[in-house]
Amino acid sequence: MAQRLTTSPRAQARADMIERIKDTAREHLAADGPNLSLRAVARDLGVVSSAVYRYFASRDDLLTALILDGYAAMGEAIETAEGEVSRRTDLLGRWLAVGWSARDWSLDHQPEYALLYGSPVPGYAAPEATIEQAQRPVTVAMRILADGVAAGTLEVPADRLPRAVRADLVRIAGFPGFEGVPPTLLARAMSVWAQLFGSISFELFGRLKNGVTDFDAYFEHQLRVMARHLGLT
Amino acid sequence: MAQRLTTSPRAQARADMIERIKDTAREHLAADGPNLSLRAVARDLGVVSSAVYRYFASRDDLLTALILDGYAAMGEAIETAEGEVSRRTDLLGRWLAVGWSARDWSLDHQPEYALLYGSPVPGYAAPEATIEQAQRPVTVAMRILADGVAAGTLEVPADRLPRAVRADLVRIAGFPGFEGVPPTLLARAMSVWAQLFGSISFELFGRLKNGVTDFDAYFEHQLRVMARHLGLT
DNA sequence: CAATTGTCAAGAGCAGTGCTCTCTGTTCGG
DNA sequence: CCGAACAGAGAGCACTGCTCTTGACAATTG
Repeated sequence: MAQRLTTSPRAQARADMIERIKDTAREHLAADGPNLSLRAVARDLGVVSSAVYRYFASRDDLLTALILDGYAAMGEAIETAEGEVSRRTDLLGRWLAVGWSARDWSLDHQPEYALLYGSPVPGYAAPEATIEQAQRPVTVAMRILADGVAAGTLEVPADRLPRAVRADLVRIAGFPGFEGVPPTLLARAMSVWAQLFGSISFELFGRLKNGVTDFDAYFEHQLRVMARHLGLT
Repeated sequence: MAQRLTTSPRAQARADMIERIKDTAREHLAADGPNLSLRAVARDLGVVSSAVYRYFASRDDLLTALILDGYAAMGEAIETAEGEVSRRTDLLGRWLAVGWSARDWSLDHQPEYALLYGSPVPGYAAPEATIEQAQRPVTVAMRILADGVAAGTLEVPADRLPRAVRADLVRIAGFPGFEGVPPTLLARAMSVWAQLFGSISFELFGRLKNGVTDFDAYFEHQLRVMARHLGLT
């Protein structure tokens, strides 16, 4: 039993190989886009294609692993950036840290971003685990709002919400990590979140290319507009 | 010379074939996602694969044609819906028509939406013509704002814009169809546009699935939030 | 009207894909 | 130390986009 827990040499070798496969897969993702070729990955590793199937049951399985890693990496990047804001009462600063780190990570990992937030792969049905991990980034933002509400420094908007919308929001507010965010504020948060990733997608997918030139300034401005909509000063 | 202009039987047959190819390609797009197979399309048409190359130089060319058609179709759907609002001074009504028709079209043409607004195809570089057509839907929204400004019924926001952002916006405001929209309002419009398509993408790509249940009510609410941000009453 | 020219589809073939199956070595663990 | 678990190789299937050559047909011209 103890041996099972301490990684045996074989298990270690296996874990290493899995990591190597994922790494080269990420490289190919960056080079050739989402049309990831298992054979090409195997070739790069000096291994025949069928060998890869010892580690991943299918190409989709490999993609799922990359997606999970992606959400984790992005989530961690955002959590770290947000955690480095020393004045925890500086809600605006914390929000800006979230926004910028989300965009920075996306720009630095464009193919992975496309995998996470782009069009879903055709036959591919996202496993339960992925949609769980997907909430990790947004949770950071929710904590900022909850902190503000708890401290009384963040005004809860008095928006009128239609019945059906309110019912959904009340349920969503019960998700782990979303506690302490009242429905009206949550509604605004979800709007802002759509706007944040809409903006990132527009920029990454080239939809602003023949308009905006100073992307950083434009994004900063957008972030501040969102902040004002959330009531962050 | 006259014969050249009136479609000769051959040119007619050719145009028909092109249309048939695009139609079946759209069907396959709907069934199997963006992994469009030229061979499968040819099979459906009872034709060998190489024959398709008489009409489209490559698979990418066929995709480009579908993308162009997609923007045109979506643009037309939005223009029609917006045009059917009889009280032209009802800016909010016109905006709601734009938003709803954009979402309706997207829901009814999910694979095409993914092609237009999802992650870009890897090796595929969007030709100039596509990014031109891509502005057709947004132009409709701009006209609403310009009409409001011209009539004096829409207040121009007095937002403070950073220098670099303002410079970009002034240039963008000069695009054909964007005339009469002052920079501060344009900034808000672009935010809202990102939010609109962020919301549609979130819904279509399943990112709201384990939260929202009444998608229509949620979207309507979002649209009204956006409208308020634009100053539409 | 006949000949030529342009167009079309077919078929073979190339290089690549995901994936399965069988076979041979190697290495670990009781 | 030996049986079992494991890793990789290789062949093969059905598929993909794309190219090139060949033969048939129709349209336009002399």
